[in-house]
Amino acid sequence: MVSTNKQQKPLTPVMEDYLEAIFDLDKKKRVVRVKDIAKKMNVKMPTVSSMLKTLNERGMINYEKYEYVEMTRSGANVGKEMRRRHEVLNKFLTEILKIDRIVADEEACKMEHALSPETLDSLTDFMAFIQSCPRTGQSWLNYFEEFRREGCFPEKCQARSETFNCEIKDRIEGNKEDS
Amino acid sequence: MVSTNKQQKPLTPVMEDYLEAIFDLDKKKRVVRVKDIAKKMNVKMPTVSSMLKTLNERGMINYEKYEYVEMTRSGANVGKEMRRRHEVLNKFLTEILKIDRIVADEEACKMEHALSPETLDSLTDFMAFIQSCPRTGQSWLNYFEEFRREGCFPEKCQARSETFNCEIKDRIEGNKEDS
DNA sequence: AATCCTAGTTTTATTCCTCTAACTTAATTG
DNA sequence: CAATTAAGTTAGAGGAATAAAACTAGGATT
Repeated sequence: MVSTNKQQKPLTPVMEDYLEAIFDLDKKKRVVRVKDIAKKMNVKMPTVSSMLKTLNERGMINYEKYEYVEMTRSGANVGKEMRRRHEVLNKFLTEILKIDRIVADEEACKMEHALSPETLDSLTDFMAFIQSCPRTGQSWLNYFEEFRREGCFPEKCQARSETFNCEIKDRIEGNKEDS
Repeated sequence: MVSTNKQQKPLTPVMEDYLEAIFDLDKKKRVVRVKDIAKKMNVKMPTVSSMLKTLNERGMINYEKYEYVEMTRSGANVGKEMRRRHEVLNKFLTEILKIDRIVADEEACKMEHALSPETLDSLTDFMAFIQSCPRTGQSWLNYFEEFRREGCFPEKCQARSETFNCEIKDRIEGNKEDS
């Protein structure tokens, strides 16, 4: 056992969220205060107080009461990793799926805890591939948007193909049942 | 107030998981028993007992103790919706990102609670588009796999383009830092 | 210095989900 | 049918995350 952390227990998703928040505030502000964390996390100050105690015990931060919050090496690593996941998901949701910015942010925040590094890497590569592959790129994404709006393939795209039409989309939609 | 449910409070993610599990068991087996739910959810029987009490109060199931579990209309709707989300995510993770089946299932299970119907629809459409657009389809997905394995564009694909090469991928990879 | 305000803490309580231990009901089987 | 086993319940407790209320520390302001 040469490990730094006192606890072998995994961090909870909520703890990960706090570390991400603290990491963000650390980048942006000179000092990180309880009040700022409370605001960012949408909780009251006592909640932050007790969480800081927990994160302190877990070796994620160095915190003496009434002082400013400082992240340890491993705490910062967690925060940074969550940030990275958040950003990848956000990019996918907004740039590929064209989800509204606000909604995308909320969903990224919840999904980031579920994602394995493996999946994250794959998703990153996938986006790179879409954006750089000669077959796809931005024009293809634009066609996708049109496809969604119109409910079937755009004319230009359809003209290229002898075999595809709206049937496919219809077949998929047919699987959904109305409530 | 003409609504069926006694509670206005939203269901918790855990409740949604139970409803999905019960929904699945209902499809597969003749009757749904506490023991089966416990096994599927990876919890002990008393946990199931108390959750069934809760779901009963919320009008999601009809449950008399020692009897079999029956879903109400709205409980079944929730279960089915969770199932649908699970399947869409699973399909995306396995068929597009080529994530291992077991891992994909775990991640889908956690992500399904975070997904809005809006995002789900968009993702569904996106997969339909990939699979049916003449530019992409299966051959493009195969190129993506090769792209991941090789770390750059496959020969055949590269030949088509004068402008793209491994630079793009390299640039993206360069953003990651090693731990 | 006495007062006041703001940030932070402590204490206490609640909700949700889980478990163990002890008990009860239902089913099986000699 | 009586005994045994399996399935289910109740009671009690604990951890995680939250908040309201009451208290405290420390600067700012007259």
